[in-house]
Amino acid sequence: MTGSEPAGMEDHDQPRPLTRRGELRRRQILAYAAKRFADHGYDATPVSDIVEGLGVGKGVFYWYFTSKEELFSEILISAQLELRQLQQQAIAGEADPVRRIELGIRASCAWLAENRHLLVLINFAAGDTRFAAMIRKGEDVAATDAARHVKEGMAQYRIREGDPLVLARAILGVVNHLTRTLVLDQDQDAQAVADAAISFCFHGLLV
Amino acid sequence: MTGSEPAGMEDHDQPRPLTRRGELRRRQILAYAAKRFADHGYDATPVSDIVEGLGVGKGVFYWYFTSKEELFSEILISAQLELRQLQQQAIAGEADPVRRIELGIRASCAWLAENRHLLVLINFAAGDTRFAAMIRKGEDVAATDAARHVKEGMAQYRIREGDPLVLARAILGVVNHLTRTLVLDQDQDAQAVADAAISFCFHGLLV
Amino acid sequence: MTGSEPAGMEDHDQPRPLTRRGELRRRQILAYAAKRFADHGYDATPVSDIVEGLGVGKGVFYWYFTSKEELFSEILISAQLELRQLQQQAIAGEADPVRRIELGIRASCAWLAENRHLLVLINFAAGDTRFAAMIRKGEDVAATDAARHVKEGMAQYRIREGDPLVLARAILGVVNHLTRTLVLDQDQDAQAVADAAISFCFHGLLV
Amino acid sequence: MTGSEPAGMEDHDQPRPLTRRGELRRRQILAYAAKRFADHGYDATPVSDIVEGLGVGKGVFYWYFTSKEELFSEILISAQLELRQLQQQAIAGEADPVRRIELGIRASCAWLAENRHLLVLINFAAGDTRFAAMIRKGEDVAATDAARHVKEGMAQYRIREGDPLVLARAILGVVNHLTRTLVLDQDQDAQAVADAAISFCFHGLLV
DNA sequence: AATGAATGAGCGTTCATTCAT
DNA sequence: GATGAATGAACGCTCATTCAT
Repeated sequence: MTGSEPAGMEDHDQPRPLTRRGELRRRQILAYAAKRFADHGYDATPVSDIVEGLGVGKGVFYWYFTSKEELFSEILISAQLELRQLQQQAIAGEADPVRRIELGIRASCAWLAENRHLLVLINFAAGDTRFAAMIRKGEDVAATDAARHVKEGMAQYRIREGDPLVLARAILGVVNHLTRTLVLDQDQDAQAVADAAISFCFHGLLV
Repeated sequence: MTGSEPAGMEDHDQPRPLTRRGELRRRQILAYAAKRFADHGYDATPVSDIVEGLGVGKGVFYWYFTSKEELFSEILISAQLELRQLQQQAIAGEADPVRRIELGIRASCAWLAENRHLLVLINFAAGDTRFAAMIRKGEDVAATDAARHVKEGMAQYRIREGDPLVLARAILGVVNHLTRTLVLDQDQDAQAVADAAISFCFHGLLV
Repeated sequence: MTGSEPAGMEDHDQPRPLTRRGELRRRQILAYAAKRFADHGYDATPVSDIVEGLGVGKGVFYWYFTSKEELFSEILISAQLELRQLQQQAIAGEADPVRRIELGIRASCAWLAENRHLLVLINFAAGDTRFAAMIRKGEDVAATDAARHVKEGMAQYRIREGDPLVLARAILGVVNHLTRTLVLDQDQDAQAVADAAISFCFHGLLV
Repeated sequence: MTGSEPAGMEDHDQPRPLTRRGELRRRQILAYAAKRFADHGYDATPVSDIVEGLGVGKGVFYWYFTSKEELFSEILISAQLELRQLQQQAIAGEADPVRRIELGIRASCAWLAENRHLLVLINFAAGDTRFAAMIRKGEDVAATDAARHVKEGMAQYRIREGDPLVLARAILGVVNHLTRTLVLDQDQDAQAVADAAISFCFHGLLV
């Protein structure tokens, strides 16, 4: 024993510390890969396409990410995080729970319309064996967030009785579906879609 | 559809005429593949797994299907067709448009709960570049179907004014999402989920 | 459930049943790969070299073997088995234990001289992290085989007292080393090497 | 060897002149790499593992060594050198050739038991296409060393007639094999193994 | 109709080595 | 002396599809 071996301990692969240049590269890869995945599909986008598109060698990719799957997971996680933060900003300081629901829906529609490629990826991931769990987790968080407002609304007798989590999920279903079909497929205006979603969620179909 | 010419002249993918035994084989493959695709994922299920699982040679597969993609498309199409037929049966003879909507939702929830593996496949296909178009088409049909009832309800002043197609899609969003999260992920009772979906779609959140 | 799914049970990957043609291919691959591994080294021989050398596609290799490592293991195991069977043939019917040791040594030297490429592979495997265990197991068997004769010789007061297993291993050490250095490296006659090994093992250095 | 010219004119791999600190670094790398190679295997140990284990950058490695292969060669050479020097110390001043053989065997067993990781590396190298020649060279030296004592013993009529080099190699075979199987694999006592080796080499099996 | 062997393009990943800073 | 980002050839392996039998 020389006494100069490293600090022992199993290496819990902490994210490699990066220089400023490295941090930029990393983000560049994340951004470019997200776009390509959205355009061509995750499986139909080889790592080689990504690095060639960026004009770098293949090793670069594996310097910053341990696998293609990890890269995609990071894209998904940061997308979900970003959306949630936007929602929280949107409702910050709003006391009325019903109004908070409305603002949350508006924020979601706006963000999804601005980040269509991420919407595509989330939709893909939700149906894929490898990534579904990650999306479910994000949806659970979103549902829990919304359920809080619903519960408050019930306490104020402004929202109909019912399981808050189920109602929250119904809202998410409306927003997701309308955004996907109307904004993504039919290119409709995000504002108008948000209006429709809010109207439906608040009053339902019946007169 | 013509169906059973003696021998195709131009081979414009007329389905190969099959003996009774052949027809059974074909359905057997469709059924087994659907289950495996749902359990392991479409891409993660090689053709070899399917034929080995059935105890037959690879040639069998390509005798009945021209490609793995075609097989999956057939599964999707027949699933969508089956669901639609069930819905039409469920509402057959019902004059009240609002009640037709309710019955349609109930039929959908029941069928999806009975055919979870197909629900899984539809969810996958909806997010996959190769199959999304096919799912969109099915959704458009379903939305158009539902929109008809909505429009009638409006004519009777029982359903709030609005774009019937948008409202129809909102309904689909609720049903899809609740079925996926509550029935598939949380194994809740299909009836209860249908009740929740109907209640939300009819009255919305607010008191 | 259709009732026609396969027999359930986890698949304990039994070796794929092969046709006569397949059996021939398999042996062809084993033989060719053994030679190439011996000539160029295991790691320095890509699977692509093997299949190109045989003039077949890459898939052929993976039709018959699940991995390059498995192929190599099979080569090692069958080599060890073959050597052991030859030894057993050589001593079959010989009552004298000392003579059995002699015949075993002669058989080993002869086989190793005839199968130099396998000797090379065994020597490689003995020092490689991935395969060492397999070689150790074979050596243990060989040592146990030889120890039986040693023990019998002791019972007849013809072999000096001592731990039979240790003595057996010493014999193996002499045979292996002399074969490797004299037969393999210096191309000496297998018979002469066997004579030297026997003389050393029986009488040692001292007068 | 020249050693410390101001600046090499033809760069015929004169070892780069190092500061005292540089010399330490170099040895640190050699020591750490030897351990890792022994634990994980030469090929399974990337240069990156070595430098990360030492907490330095990749450049450091290539400052001190021109390649991974060169590093490993140096480890092997210095190991062989060290063992030989120990043997020479052990027999220094001993007039009796038979006793010199005994002392050489004892020294070898002791050193190998103390430096198991180097024993592992030597065993690996002996079977690897890239390094076998280097090991052969070391074995030739060792055999020649030992053969000198054997020849002297013969001249004194204390060692049986025979080719001294062959007998020397037989001794090496016994020592190597017993050390590997008994000391390395079974963790037996080095002294006892040396005793067994000496007894076998001196008297053989027969009474 | 059916088998199972064969094809071969393509993918994710590794890693020795180089080099700008 | 030292860093860490970058290169790119090479590898093991997969699998949709074809085809001789």
